[in-house]
Amino acid sequence: MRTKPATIKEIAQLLNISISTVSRALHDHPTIGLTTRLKVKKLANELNYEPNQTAIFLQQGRTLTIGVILPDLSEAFFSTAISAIEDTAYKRNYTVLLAQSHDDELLEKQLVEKMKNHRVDGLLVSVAKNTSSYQHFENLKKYNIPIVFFDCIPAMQNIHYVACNMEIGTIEAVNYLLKKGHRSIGMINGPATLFASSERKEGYIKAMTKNRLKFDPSLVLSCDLTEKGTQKAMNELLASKRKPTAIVTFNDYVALFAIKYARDLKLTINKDMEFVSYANLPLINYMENVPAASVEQFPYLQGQKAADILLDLLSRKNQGIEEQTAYYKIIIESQLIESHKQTQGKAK
Amino acid sequence: MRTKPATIKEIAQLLNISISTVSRALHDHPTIGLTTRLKVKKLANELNYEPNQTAIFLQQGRTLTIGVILPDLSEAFFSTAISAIEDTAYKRNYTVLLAQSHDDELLEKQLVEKMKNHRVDGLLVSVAKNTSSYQHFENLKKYNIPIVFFDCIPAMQNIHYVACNMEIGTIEAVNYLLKKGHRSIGMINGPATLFASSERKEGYIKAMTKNRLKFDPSLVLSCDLTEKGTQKAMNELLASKRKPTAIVTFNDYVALFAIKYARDLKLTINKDMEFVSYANLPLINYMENVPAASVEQFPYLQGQKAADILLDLLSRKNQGIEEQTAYYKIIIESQLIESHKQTQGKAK
DNA sequence: ACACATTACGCAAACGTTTGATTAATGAAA
DNA sequence: TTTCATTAATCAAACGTTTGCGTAATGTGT
Repeated sequence: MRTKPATIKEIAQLLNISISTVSRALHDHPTIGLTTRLKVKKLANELNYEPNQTAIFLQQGRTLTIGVILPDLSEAFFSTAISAIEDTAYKRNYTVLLAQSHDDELLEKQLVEKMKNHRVDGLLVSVAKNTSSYQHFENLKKYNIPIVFFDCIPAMQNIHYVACNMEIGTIEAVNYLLKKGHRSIGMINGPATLFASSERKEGYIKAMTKNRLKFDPSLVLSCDLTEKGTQKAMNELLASKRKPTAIVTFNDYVALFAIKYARDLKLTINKDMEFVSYANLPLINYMENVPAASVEQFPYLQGQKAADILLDLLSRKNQGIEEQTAYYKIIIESQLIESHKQTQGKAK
Repeated sequence: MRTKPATIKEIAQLLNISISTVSRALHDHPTIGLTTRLKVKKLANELNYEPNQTAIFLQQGRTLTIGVILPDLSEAFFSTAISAIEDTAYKRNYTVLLAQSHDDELLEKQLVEKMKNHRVDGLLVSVAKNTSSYQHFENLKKYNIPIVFFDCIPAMQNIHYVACNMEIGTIEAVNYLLKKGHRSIGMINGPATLFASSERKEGYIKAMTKNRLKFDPSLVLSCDLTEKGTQKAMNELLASKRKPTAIVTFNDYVALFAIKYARDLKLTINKDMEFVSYANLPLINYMENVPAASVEQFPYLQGQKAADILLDLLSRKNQGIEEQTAYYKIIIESQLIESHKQTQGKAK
């Protein structure tokens, strides 16, 4: 028996009362008498009545939905971030509308449009790597749809964001290596175009100069993050005049490539050559030859904070509080985590 | 200048024409004259008009949204599945509403309700591990909201699903080990309550008996998938009369625990003791001591197929094709993948 | 000059709710 | 009995669309 869901209109007709009475009865409005209220609820129950949210959305001009746009869900960082976002949204009765930009600026723009048309109440965005114009985000402001950025932040004024400061983590990483006695420390960085790269480089330089060591630009290399690229960078570092005894790599994957390559060259890991990287991927816990430490970026926390902020903005908006002038700018400090092993296997 | 988005009503008033004309003009309805059509489009453009989807949803009784309920987004399997789902939904102009059940039956029920209230056009579900009653899914059928299950399938009649047959992969795995000369093969399985466990065990038994080897129940152990549990199982296997020379483990994580432990016991991996597991996690490509082979479950493919089926059902429904009697039952054959290494580092 | 298509547009209902304003019915105070 | 406050319920507008049907205003063929 395929049924259209019951509506308050039907309930009203069956009970010979008005639509508005039914609506109010279901909401326990005080002006509705006890008897009718019970009658209505009873029948609603029997008919398996459930309010049609789309109608309510239209009526109230809000959807209890937040849009999330991020580059790629299959990346570990984003999948744990979205997990956090969904968790916190659920707790506050919001639902998550999801989309991937695949780091494509055009696609990102279309998705923003789509989200706007879907009338999401707010938006959470980790900007695509090669987005250069931010007009699509500016537009959204006009429509009073708040955005909170996380992880990858656009160079815009007056925005809310949650980000992780890589500089501190980098300084910690370099200090960690210096404390262990290394004097020549290399860096295999990411593409020069990425902010994430320059941030790491800045941290590296700061740490070196603060320790009164001179910064040798030839020890900081860019790489395309592939295995080949990593090997190329390794070769260059190993051939350099001041051959480093330790290397900071752009992320854990690059570190693992480099470590594998170093092993092939008969170097003993964390002895002949020590590694430190970023991400602190869980997989590290399962391996033998891993970077000695990794800079944690707290994806779950970032997702959670960002969602919390957005939901706060929304609840404030609902309470009619106008036009906040203050902008949330949350910086989570990255943190160097030394590798010790302990975890649970929860894969399929 | 905070603006409410423009509506067709406003456009109509400004041009002194009727709402319906505006609507039709924007849709290039043939009965609207060229001049008015242009006038309307021009003004719509100037006002940055975008149709209010929530209104359209209400009007048309559909939302162009599919709900996805799965246990945990931070699991690699699910994050790549959802990535596939979003990709294929996007291609067909659908959007994804996301929720995690955290393997909690009650939560799952609530989420199904929520999805229903949001009037998703269809639902994609990987059932929570300990869901025992399927009434909440049955209910949905009454409302003509199609569901496609994937990965973890409920024991229900007349459903659409996409699943991965572990038996074949398991048989391949055992055969692989037999071909390599092993005669005593152990299995560290998951909790006995899981269907995934019994499926693997069945495959194991079939492979053994087909090869005229007798099945020794003492070589098949359950384990809670933790490191400790794995070690306990390992101890038991190593102490058994017919001490195995190869082990099939429930998943890659268990395999890595077991391998680590075996190394601690000074066993040489894939020589003294050979391992085969399930999942074929990408991390395996980065490691030295890994299972010799792993059964791939094709999460991207599963997500994609499931989404495709759902979208087909929906488009059929839209074309007014009634009441399909046939049910999609797609079985993807799992496949044993031997470990060779090659990949790209794309982590943050 | 008449009937009749054809073209271009407007009217109004419908989708399912919420909610401010209004009315009817009841009882109590004057 | 009249007046007035309560209480309980109704009316109708609104949210922004789409769409079947009706209807002017043109043009065509006889």
